Amino acid sequence: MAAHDSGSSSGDGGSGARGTRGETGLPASIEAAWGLRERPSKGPKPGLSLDRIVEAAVGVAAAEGLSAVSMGRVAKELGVSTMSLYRYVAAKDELYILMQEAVVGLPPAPPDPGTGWREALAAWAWAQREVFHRNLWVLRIPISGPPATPNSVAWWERGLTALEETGLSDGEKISVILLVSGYVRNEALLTADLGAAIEASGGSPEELLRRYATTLKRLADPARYPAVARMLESDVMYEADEPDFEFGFGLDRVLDGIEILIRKRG
Amino acid sequence: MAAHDSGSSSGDGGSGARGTRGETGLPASIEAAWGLRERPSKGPKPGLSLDRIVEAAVGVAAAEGLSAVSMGRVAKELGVSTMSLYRYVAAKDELYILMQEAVVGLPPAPPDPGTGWREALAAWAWAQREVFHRNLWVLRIPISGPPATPNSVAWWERGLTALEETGLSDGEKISVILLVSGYVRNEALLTADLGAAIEASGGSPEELLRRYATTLKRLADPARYPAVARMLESDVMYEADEPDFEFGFGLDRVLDGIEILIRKRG
DNA sequence: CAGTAACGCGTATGCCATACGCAGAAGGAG
DNA sequence: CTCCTTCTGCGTATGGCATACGCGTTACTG
Repeated sequence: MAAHDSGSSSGDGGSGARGTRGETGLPASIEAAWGLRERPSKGPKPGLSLDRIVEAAVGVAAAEGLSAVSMGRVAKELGVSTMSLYRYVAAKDELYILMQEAVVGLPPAPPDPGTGWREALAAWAWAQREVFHRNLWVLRIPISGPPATPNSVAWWERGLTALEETGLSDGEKISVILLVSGYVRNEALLTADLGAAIEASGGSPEELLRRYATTLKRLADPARYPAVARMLESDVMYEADEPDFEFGFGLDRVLDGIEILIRKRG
Repeated sequence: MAAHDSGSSSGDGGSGARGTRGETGLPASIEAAWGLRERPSKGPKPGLSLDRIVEAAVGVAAAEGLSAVSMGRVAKELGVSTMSLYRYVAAKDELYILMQEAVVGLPPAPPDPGTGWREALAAWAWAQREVFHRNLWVLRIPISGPPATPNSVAWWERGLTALEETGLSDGEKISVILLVSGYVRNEALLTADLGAAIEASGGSPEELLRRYATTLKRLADPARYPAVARMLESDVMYEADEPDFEFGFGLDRVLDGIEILIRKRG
């Protein structure tokens, strides 16, 4: 149900955050994130603001997870009615995008000019990871399309800049950025899921791991699953790795692969 | 809210698919997937079956997406009442897991004995990708924990087997498997999101891409985002790559990185 | 000072998952 | 053969959700 550019003739007819205004094709609230959208200065002074709404929503998500973020809950947090939020946001998805934008923020300062691509890209990946780990709920937001908010674009910018001197083609640069940020996102998602499972089980990480292993040992016939069975016998399943180490390990593999490509091009 | 092993003393007290029975700690419906759970042979003959329910749910998901899968919808598909499903499944999440298990199926036949790790791992990745691309809705299922169903374990088995001769440690093998399957999943998720955006916009992929590029060009100040701006000027943004090519490109990078590690160990 | 546009919000609709308990079916125990 | 236990399908109810619609009100613009 895409919002038509109706321009209803009489009366109010609907919420204020509707309509795409033709300029960018983006929802009004997203345009606001880009700094467009001058204040209408016609009706009563708004008692709320997009920023306050987003801040409240982020607070709820940080405290109780994304699933606790409902329009009613956010409104309650602000001491207003549910429907008043729709004067600022056309749909919940928009709120999600703005929450993401708020929490992602600007990327860290660019590296010193002489820094090599690998170091720069690694720093970029670690910074992204840190954002995700600080706000695991962000990973639960369904991705609706390519990034179209200022901070997201800034992160892209930083990633592309890191690859400036590599001699890769434009398409390859995009692919590499996609590969690395995909890796970061996936690792963060995995730890988020694991954390949720731990919290749901109520025990310690080691306890959960042990329980999982014993369950699987009972179910999985070693004849049918020999490699898995051998893995279950080994110690690996009973000591949770340092998560930072795991991340660095995978990242090194990915960067190694990229390095081979870059050397081929250079 | 983990299901306690209550064993309520009198009467019925609740749905039939409840309780963990102490054996595995898994929900009853998942145990059924492992072939446990003999028929009770006491009450009336079940008019339904887990398989039929899962089949119906998969049908709905395939036709209208995962979001169309509700207990009521699946029940309607089967001509039964909503609540009767809860005699077979304790919660919707279980149904999700069973849907995933059904659709993932068994991995393809193992490669010929002499096959190298790289070829085997690549085939494994491509096969996984094919499953995802045939059932994009699977990617919308929230991951609740490590895989504990027969087919999922079978895929793990196949992946670990591919790394048998590599000299990697057990922990490294797990990391590598995680890395590759994460890559596959991420790529599939990206194409699923892109596809959803295209469908939502109603236009062609090229049209969407062009619209996105022009929007961003209008919003992103080239002074602040020079690399992005340059990218938007180039042709890359206006020709959608062959998706298979994109996938292969990233996979090659990942496998290259893994190859370096394996050579170091060998 | 009238008109108009934006404001906050009450109400209503139509989804959703699922708790609870009833009535009837079918096998096992006596 | 009968009764009792257990399991079946399902009607009903609860509490949540996003959001459409329109009312009364506010505050600026002509």
